[in-house]
Amino acid sequence: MSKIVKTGRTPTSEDVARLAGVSRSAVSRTFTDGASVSPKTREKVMRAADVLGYRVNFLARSLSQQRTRLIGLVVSDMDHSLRGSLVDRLARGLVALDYRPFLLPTNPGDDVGHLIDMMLHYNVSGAIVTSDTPPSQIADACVAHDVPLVLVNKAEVGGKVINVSMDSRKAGRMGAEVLYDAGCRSVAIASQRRASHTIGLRKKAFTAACADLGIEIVGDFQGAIQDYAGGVEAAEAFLASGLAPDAAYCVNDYLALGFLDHIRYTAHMDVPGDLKVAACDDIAEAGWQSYDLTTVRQDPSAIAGAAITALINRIDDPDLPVPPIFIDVALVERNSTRAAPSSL
Amino acid sequence: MSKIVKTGRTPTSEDVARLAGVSRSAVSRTFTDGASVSPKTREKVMRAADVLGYRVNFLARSLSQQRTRLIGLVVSDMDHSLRGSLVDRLARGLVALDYRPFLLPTNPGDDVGHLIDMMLHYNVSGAIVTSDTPPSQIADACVAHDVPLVLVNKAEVGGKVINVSMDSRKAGRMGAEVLYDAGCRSVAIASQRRASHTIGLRKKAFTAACADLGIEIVGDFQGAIQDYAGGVEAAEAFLASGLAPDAAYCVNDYLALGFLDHIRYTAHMDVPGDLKVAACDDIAEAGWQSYDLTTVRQDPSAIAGAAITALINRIDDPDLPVPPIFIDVALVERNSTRAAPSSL
DNA sequence: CAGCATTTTGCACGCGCGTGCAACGTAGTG
DNA sequence: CACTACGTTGCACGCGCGTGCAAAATGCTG
Repeated sequence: MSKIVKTGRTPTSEDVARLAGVSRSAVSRTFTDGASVSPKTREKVMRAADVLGYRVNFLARSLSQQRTRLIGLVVSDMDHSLRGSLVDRLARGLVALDYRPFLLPTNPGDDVGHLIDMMLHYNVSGAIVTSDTPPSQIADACVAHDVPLVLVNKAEVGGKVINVSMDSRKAGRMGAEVLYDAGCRSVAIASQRRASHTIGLRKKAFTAACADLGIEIVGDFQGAIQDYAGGVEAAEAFLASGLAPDAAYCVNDYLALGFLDHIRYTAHMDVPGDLKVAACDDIAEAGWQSYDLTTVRQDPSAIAGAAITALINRIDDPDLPVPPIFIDVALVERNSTRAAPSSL
Repeated sequence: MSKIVKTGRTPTSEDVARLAGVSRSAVSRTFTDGASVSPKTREKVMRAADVLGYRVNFLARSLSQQRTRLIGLVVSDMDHSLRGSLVDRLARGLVALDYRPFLLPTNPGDDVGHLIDMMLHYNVSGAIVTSDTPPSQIADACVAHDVPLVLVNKAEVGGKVINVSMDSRKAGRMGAEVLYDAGCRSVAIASQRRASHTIGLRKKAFTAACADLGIEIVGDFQGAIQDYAGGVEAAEAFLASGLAPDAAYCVNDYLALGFLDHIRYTAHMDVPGDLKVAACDDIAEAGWQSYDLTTVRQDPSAIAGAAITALINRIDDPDLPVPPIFIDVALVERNSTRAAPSSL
C-alpha cells in the first residue's frame, strides 16, 4: 500500500508501461497467469502499477481473450431461504474460482426471453438456472448458442445440459419410512397444484415407498403454490374431507408449516398426537420450536458446489459428458413424528 | 422469428453490414438509441441481423462507450427473507432500466477488499450495498474512484454517498406506541450485541418514545446476532433476570420469533396474556399463525425503488446532491399485543 | 432545373487489452 | 571465442463496437 497518485483518468496498461519504462506487452504479461516475464521487469511493473493504482480492465480483457468468465445466475423466488442460501453459495463459490456471477432475476410467469438475451449480449461463459419456471426455453437457447448450462433441481433435460439435483427419490422414500417407523399406516399427502419437477419426483417416490411398506394413501390435498398459504389451503381441503389418517406428508417445508398451523389452530388437532407430519427441505423454520418438524434436508452448499464443479468442467472441456448428479439428503427427525406423543 | 443461419462464429456487426450491404456504422447506429438512420437502411439491417441472429456485444460496447451500465450489488445474509426480497427487487428494477446487476456476495467477517477490487476491475457504473458488514471500506473506495454508491439501511456516511433506509426512528416510536396503547407500562428490550446501524436507531427511538410515554424499560437482553438463535439467547437472559414487565420489544422479527418460542415453550408463558411482544420488519413468518406477531413493516420494494432512482440520478448527474432518503414504515398489529388476551 | 438546408452515410480512429511472431539478450557448451 | 538453445521483449494486429467528421444523398424552395 504505497501512496497512490491521483489522476483524472483511470490508468491503463500503457500508463504503467511508460512509468515502468517497459512495453505494454510486459505489463500485460505481468498480470497474466502463466505468461513469461523476467523477475526484474515484473518488479518494475508491479511498482509502477502500485503507484498509479492500476487494475486490469476486465471488459477489455474479456473482449480480447474471447471469454468473459461471467456466469449467468437465473434465479426465482429469492425470498425463499433455501434459494437465498443457494444463490449465496453459488456466488461465493464462483467468485472464489475467479468467475463472476451475473444475476438474472425471474419470477414465475415472467418472460425469460429477456434474460436469455442479456446472457447472450454478455457472452457469458456459462449459466446456472435455479428457478421455479420451466427452463426449457433457457435450455434450448443455451444449447443453441453453446453456452454451458447447469440446471439445479429441475427436470432432466437431455443433451448437453447438466443436471444437479437433490436426491428427490431418496428424500421421498425417507419421508415414507420415517412415518412407517412412527407407526403410521395411513397418510394424507399435502402438495401443490403447480408442482415443479423435484416436487413431482418426491411425491412419486413417496407414493411408491408407501406401496412397498403397506401405507395407505387416503388422498392428495393441494394448495396453489409451495408456500405457507399453499399449506393452509391444503389443510382446509384435508379438514373438509373428514378423513382421519395417521399422518400427513407435505411435499415441502413451507407447505408443511402452513398445514401444521392450520390444523392446529383451526381444527385444534395435536401434532404429533392426532396426526404426525413429515416434509422435505429442512429450511431453518422447520427447526423452530413452534414447528419442530421432521423433514429431509437438502444441502444448498453441496448442491452449489457440485453445480459449480460440473459447470467449470464443462467450460474447460465442452465435450466432456456429465451425467446427472444427485446430492445426498439426510433425515432430520424432530417432534412432529414422535412415536409416543402425549403418553407422559 | 425468421430462420436463423447457423454459423461457427457469433456474428458481428461487420457480418450484418456485409449481408445488408451497408457500412458497419449503419449497423451500429441501428442498434443505438437516438442515432440517426434512415428507415430503409434500418429495415435492411434489422432483416440481416435477424437472419444471422446478431446481438450487440455489450462488452465491446461498454469498452467503447466508457460506461458499463453494470451495478455492483454487495449483499450479505441472503438467506434472510428480507434480503432476498430486496435483492430480487433491486435486480429486477435495474434490469428493467437497462442496467445489469453484478452480484457480490459477502458475509459478516469477510474481507470486502476483494469485492471492491472486482467492482473496479469491471468499471461498474454504480454500486448498491446492503450488507450487515460495516461498509466504510467500500464507501471510501467508491468515493475515491468516483463510483456512485447507495447504502441501504446503513450508517449515514457523509459526502458523496447516498443513503436509503427505512424510517427507523418512526419504526421504533411506533413499537413503543402500540405497546402503550395495549396498556403496557414496563417493557424489556431484546436486542443483539453486534447491532447494525438501523437496529441502533430503532432501539434509540424506541427508548426515547418510552421515556415520552412513561413506559419503564426494565432491561436490555441480548443475543449474539439478529437471528432466531439470538432471540432464544435473549429470552434465556430475560427469564434468568426474573423480571416481569408487561411487554417485550424485539429489535427485529427473527429475534422476536426465537424469543417468543423460548418464553412460550420453556417458560410456558402466554403471549399476549403474560407478556405482549412487538418487533420490527414484518418478515413473512411474523404473520404465520404460530406467531401472529405485531411488528412494523419495512417495504423492500419501496426501498429498492428509491435506491435505484437515487443511484441513477447520481449516475446521470454526479454532482447532484442527494439527501438521505427515509422510506415510510407501517404498523402491522397482530395478536401478540392484543389488549384482552385470554378474557374469553 | 439550380441552389440550398438537412439528413444520411462511410471512413477512420479509439476504447484497453492479449498474443503470435520475430528480434533480442543471455547463458551454457564445446 | 564461436555456436546454440532458450527465456524475454517489443511490435503489430485483432477483439467488437461507438462516434466525430466530412462527403454524399436527399428533400425543399424558388
